[in-house]
Amino acid sequence: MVKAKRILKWQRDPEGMRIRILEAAKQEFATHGLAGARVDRIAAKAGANKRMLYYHVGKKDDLYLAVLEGAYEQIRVEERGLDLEHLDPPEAIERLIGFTWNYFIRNPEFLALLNTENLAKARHLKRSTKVKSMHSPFVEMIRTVVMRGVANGDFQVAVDPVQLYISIAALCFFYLSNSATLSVIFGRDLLKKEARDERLDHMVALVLAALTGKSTAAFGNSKALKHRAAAAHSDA
Amino acid sequence: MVKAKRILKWQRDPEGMRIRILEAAKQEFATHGLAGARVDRIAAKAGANKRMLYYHVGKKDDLYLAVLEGAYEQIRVEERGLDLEHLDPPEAIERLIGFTWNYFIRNPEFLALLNTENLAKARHLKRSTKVKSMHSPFVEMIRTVVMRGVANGDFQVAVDPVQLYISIAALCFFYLSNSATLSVIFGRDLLKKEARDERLDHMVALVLAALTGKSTAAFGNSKALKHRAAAAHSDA
DNA sequence: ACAGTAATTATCCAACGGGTTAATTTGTCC
DNA sequence: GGACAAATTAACCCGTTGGATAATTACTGT
Repeated sequence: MVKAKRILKWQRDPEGMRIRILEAAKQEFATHGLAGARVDRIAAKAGANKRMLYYHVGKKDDLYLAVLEGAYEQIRVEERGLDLEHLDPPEAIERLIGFTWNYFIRNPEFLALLNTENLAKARHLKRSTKVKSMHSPFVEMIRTVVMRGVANGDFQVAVDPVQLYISIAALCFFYLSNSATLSVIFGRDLLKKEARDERLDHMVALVLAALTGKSTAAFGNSKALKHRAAAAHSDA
Repeated sequence: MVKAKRILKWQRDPEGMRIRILEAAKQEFATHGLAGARVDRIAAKAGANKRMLYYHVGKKDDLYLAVLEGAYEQIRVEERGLDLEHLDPPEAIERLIGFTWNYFIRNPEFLALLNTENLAKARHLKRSTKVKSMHSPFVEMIRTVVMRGVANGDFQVAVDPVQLYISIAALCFFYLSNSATLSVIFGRDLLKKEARDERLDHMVALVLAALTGKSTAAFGNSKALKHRAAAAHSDA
């Protein structure tokens, strides 16, 4: 598939162009939503003529769906890279939360795209066989982790993996997706480093406390709590 | 303020008109977002001439801000109606979650409006002294409930009330706001009664397990769990 | 009854925005 | 070196949309 037949000067580069268009479109849709996105702006950002969008991808809606599918594709790929099998159940859960958290922080457009798609009542997603076939490996990962945890006594009870998956996503997603309004309401910047670290501590502590029945220090000593080892939370 | 000076036939009713406009605008903005909303559609839905919007409220942006402020106002009012003082701490938390959950279910436009505002990076909210002055009573409520719980031994640790507030909102908000995409991903309707009841059970169990250190039945017996007393969850 | 004001309607318009048509350029293959 | 297709550009089209102007109607106090 390596199209570098001749690495020489090529004014023309279809695949490169397509990628630039989709990247520009992703930014545009993430920033302005579907209705707020401007086709001309996407073209400009991609350094392309407007006609190119229609030539390489399709109309605005097709463009949007392509972006959405790409976004799901990307997270699924990264999710698959996370192996929790060899970790202690509590560590596995912590890692799972850490990954989700950091992925959302690294890919804010993903959050925006999901919100946009939900505003559209998943109209496009429903038509996408592609996305529907991309199952998240997390649900199965969680199931085995929870079962192991229950078996070895780390966890008190067997939670429904789907519910837990949604809950972990929820804790991360909402905080980041709504950080703008929440920051105004609480009168402080929820995105600054310390606030983010504190949030991650809280989420991990909350979920682990629920699973193990044992509260960790971070969960309790709120407010006057230490962010010491917080830096250790990076994803795979 | 009762403007019913003469209850007789009035073709004209400014305040009623304003209310109809704001209600129509709320639906429109919630359904289509800020950019997707159409001024003409709002007028039509309100049974008004388009000019009336500008006369009674202002331009599109003003209209949107007015709707947003109204939405915050409404939830704050209902929040204040919830008194948790006389309840056992665990019951108080359960009630808090139940209220949040049911409020979001009863007011789906609120979720959509918040998402829209966050897409706009809270641009409008920042300019609204009105909303900034409307503090949620929940943070203080949670603080005292948690302190009581710790004091009487119900709770193991003192969580940061702000974090807990955000977490509870997150668990409810994300599930409902993203139900469209999640339903597609999981291939089942997350909004049907049984699914909603199961979700509420899970959220209550998760948070209470974390706070008390004792897992409840509902948290453990996932999937094959009973929705028996689920009907009891109605808000204040 | 009438003047004055508040509320409402009818109509218009310029800018915008998605999408298209048709011409032009660039590379490829013989 | 020219034919053919792929890629790119320039220019245009036309329905939509937020907003404005100005005329009209209903209510109020006198």
